[in-house]
Amino acid sequence: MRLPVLRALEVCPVEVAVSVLGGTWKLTLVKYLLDGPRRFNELGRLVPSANTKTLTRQLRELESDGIVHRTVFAQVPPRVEYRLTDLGRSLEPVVAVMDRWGAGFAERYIRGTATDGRR
Amino acid sequence: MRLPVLRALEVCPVEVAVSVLGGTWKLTLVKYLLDGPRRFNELGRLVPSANTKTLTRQLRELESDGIVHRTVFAQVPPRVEYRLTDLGRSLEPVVAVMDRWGAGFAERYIRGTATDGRR
DNA sequence: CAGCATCCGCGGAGATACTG
DNA sequence: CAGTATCTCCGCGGATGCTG
Repeated sequence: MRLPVLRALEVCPVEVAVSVLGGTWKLTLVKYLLDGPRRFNELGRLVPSANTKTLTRQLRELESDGIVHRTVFAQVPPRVEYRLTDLGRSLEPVVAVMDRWGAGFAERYIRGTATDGRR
Repeated sequence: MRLPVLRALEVCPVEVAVSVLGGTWKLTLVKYLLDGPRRFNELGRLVPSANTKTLTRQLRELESDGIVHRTVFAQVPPRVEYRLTDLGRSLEPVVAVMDRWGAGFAERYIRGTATDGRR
C-alpha cells in the first residue's frame, strides 16, 4: 500500500518522496511532462506498457499531490491536457538523478546477466 | 508487482530506478547505511515501522541487486552486518535529492492540510 | 478522445509466533 | 541476535468492455 505521507515523514523525508513518486510510471510520466504539456493518449503512447486505467490513476494521484495540473477542454472530441505544476517542475533534478542511476544500473545488470545478475 | 528490470528499461531508465529502489524502506535503509555499516537490529531500530520480515526482504533484495553487502559473523550471539557496495554508495546523490524533495513536499503538505491537502 | 465500470490475480506488507 | 514460518489483508496493476 502507499505509505501515508505523515507516517512516512515520521521515519524519513526520503520515504515521503518514495511514497509519493513510487507508483509505477509516475516518474516516467513526469519526465515526459518536463518536455511540455501532453494529452492523455499522447502519454499513453509514450508509456505503452500502461493501460488507460493505470494511466488515469497515476495521473490523478499526481494531480491530487499537486504535481500535475489537469485541464479539460469542453469540446468534441474531448481534449484533456496534463502539465506540470511548479511543484512538478521541481522534480526535474530527481528525475535526472534517477534516470542516470537507472541507466547505470541497467547497463551493469545487462553485463552481469551472463556472469550472475541475480537468479 | 515489481517491474522486471529489462521491461522497465524498455520504457525508461528512470523506471528501472523506481523498480529497484521503490520498495518501502529501501532508500531509507540505504540512507542510514551511507553513515556506515549497521547490524540487523540496529537498522530495525532506525526504521521502527518495518517488522523483521519486511526488513529482511528489503535487505535481501538490496543485496541481490548488488547494492548492499551482507556479512555473517559465525559467532554466538549471531552478528550480521550490512554495508553498502560501491553501487550502493553511488546512490548517495539519489538519496540526497529525494530526501530534500521529500522534505519540501512534506512541509508543503502540512501547510496545506488545513486548506486542502487532499482528503 | 478520454475516460469510467467491473472483475481479477498477484505479491507486498504486516502481525504473530517460533528457532538456532 | 537475526532471523524463519505462517497467515492474512488489501490494493496496485492489468484486462476487458462500455460511454459521452
